[in-house]
Amino acid sequence: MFALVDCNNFYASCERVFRPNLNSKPVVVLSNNDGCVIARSNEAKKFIPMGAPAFKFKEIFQKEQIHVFSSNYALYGDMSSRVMNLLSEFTPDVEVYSIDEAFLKFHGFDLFNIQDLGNQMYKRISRGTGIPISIGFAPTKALSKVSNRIAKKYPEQTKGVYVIDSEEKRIKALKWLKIEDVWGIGRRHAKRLKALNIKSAYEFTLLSDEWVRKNMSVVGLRLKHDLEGKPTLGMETPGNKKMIATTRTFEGMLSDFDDIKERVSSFAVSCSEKLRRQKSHCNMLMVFLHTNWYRKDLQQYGKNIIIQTEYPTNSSIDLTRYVTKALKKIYKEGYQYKKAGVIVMGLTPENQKQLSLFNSENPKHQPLMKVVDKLNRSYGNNKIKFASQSLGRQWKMKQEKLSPRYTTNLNEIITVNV
DNA sequence: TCTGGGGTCCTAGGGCGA
DNA sequence: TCTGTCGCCCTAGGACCC
Repeated sequence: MFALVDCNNFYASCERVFRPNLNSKPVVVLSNNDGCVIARSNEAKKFIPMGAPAFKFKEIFQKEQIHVFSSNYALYGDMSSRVMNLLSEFTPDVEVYSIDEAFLKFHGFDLFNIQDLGNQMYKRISRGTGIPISIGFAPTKALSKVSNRIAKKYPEQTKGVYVIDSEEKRIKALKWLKIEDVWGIGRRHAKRLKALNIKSAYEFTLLSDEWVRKNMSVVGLRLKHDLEGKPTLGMETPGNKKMIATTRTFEGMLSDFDDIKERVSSFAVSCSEKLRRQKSHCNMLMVFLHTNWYRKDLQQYGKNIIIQTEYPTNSSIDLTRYVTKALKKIYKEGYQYKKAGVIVMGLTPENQKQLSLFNSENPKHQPLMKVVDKLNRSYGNNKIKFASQSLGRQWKMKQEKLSPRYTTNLNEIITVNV
């Protein structure tokens, strides 16, 4: 048996845990730079579509008295790990699928009452964190996604827990689920399938294996089998990342080379820190920048470039040097740039380093990086900067509605007046 | 004024050596 | 030396996820 546990409207729920006066009130959380809406409480869903650009909905926020928050990843990350820790009390097989979701595998639980188990999990998370969750049990991962959807859609009847444990329930659930809502079927495939009059998940499972294999690749076929109740998708153990990216939309627009260079250098430093954290090197990096695609009235330009490093590295000094070189090649004067990013690729473990015949890393870099990381850990991020990042200026994200880091910073801990 | 950020997997097709 | 074929590797692009 698999279970999919999903936190309801996760970011909005995290904000509400520490502001109980907002329970049953509409709440939304915005993306970086307060750009668009990335989470909505149930009450907000009827007013605000997912991904809505915040500036276009300002009036509706006011009119409907919607409580708006900037995203507070320190808080959400911490709340997420609390939820995951509590879930691991129920089974050792936990696959953290995303910040707000986890697959659990219950092997050897045949004699347990799964419904009771689900109810216990629901209570445990609710008491331990205050986050509302939905739990779907089923014999395969894809079906547990379906089951979870039912639990979420009908909270009154299911009390947040639903179990698919018979052929009858499986078919009923698949007939209920619209094809575009099936996990693993995105917009493109949904459109193609609907054109063939396939409207539900059940109708999808009636297609022939050959057709699905040919038109949706082995990925689609695996999904079909999983929905048929044949376990095909297994639990996955997280390995190291295969690429690491730091990309940002600028608050305004930038046109000066040095300004952009400062930003991109910071992205490189951030990527190199992430590399060191997972003990990897990269041997390739991509830098991109582009203008604001939404501003049809302005001249558009965008380009990316991939650079091979001379030797595998995770040194902030090396990577800033490379991105500066790369940026010089793609930067063109006279444009208003809106977004840029650095992506490092070709990742290998630190201890399996391929040496270069002619070039090698400056032996002072590694110990220096260790010290920098240590200082930044002790005194807060970005206390130690590299010259290319500019010492005087502080690039700040727009975060006008940021809540306190209640659970990760002592100075911002919640106060209770009695 | 103002529209997020970060990932994974798979396939087709070309280059290339055996 | 030329040509065909096979299999491996790489890359770009498509599709998906949160």
